[in-house]
Amino acid sequence: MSQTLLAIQQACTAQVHMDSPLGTMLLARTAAGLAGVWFEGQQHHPGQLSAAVRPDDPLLEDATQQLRRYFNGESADFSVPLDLLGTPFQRRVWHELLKIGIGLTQRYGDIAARIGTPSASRAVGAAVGRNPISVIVPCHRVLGAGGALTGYAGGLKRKVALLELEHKAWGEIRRVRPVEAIA
Amino acid sequence: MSQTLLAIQQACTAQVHMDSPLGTMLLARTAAGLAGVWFEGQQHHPGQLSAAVRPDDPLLEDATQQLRRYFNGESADFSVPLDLLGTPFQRRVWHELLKIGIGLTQRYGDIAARIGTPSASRAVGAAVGRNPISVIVPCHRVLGAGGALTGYAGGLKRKVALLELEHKAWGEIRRVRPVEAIA
DNA sequence: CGCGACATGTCCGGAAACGGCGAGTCCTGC
DNA sequence: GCAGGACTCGCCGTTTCCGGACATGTCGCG
Repeated sequence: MSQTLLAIQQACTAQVHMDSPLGTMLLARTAAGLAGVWFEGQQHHPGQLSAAVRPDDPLLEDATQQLRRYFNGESADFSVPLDLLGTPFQRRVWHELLKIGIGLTQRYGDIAARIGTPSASRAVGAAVGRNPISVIVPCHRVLGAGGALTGYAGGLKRKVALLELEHKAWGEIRRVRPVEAIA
Repeated sequence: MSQTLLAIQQACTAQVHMDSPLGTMLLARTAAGLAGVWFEGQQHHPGQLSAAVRPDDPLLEDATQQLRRYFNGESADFSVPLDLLGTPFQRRVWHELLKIGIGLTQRYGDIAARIGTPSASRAVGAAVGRNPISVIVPCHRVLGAGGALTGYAGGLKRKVALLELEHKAWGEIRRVRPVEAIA
């Protein structure tokens, strides 16, 4: 069991399942906020949580509701407090993901540059792959330098589906202006 | 940082300090129960906990009170729920320690036999040494086969002091009947 | 272009080391 | 004789260490 997954297992206080067009999802929270959203059967799934099943938890209820609206193409605003459990490096990466707007994509290398370690693009890939909060932390919006999909913990099919959904519902997918153009 | 210490650090929700004749002690609890009692400066001390300092926590208050009465020789009854965080093997060892009555001692090898792994006395030594709940889980009552003190995370001086205290307050120290005499 | 080399943080598996032991041997010193 | 110390060796769960593998991208070299 990976270090970060273990931490999540121990810290979570409540969990909930929900159905989505891409399969059943598991949501879990800690005292501080939403800590995980996983597709059933995806990589790095925490497995069985010992946390109590609480469909009435307000935070989890909000998250579920917002995910439903997202999948319906109604709204991509997620306003739930997040508790990103991971190493400092992973947290920097995941925070950076949150800045990628809806319908935009970015390259692994750009993220590496933005968090101050331009040569760590490969490490970024590893961190992105372990994002515990699927969909809300939009790791599906990261592509390879050549535009290749390269991978998704929930399977490439889901990655494509999410991007297509965002395309159809919120318009053209365009790439975030690369770092060098900003600086 | 060792695996189990890390788990304790993360799981603890409240901590408290208390003075004792053998030095300052740190007490910490999880949601489930008392998780740690350490002497300042002892081996395997968890260091700085992020848990909140809560002198008003009922469970920690009880534990402090009971420890005080123990050090005064008034009572060695500890009735606080414990949350023993460790590997399965360690938990078996620690649970076994709890069965050693006040004023009794036992050998490492006996404990190994009692938990079903007669040849693991050395591993038992390692586990005893990492007992997170000093005094209450009486790891100080374990001696070598020859009666040697052999070691104590808080220093041999404290081990001697605890045994002497129990001797003076509750009578002659005798060894638990060895396994072979029971079976 | 195509290919190889390298940089980077983290996880994973296997291998080796490390103890709060204990039993057995051998060798002292009385 | 015999008690007791020093030394050796097997025991076993845990920790530590090391070598690859990755959801990559850039650079240099033919």
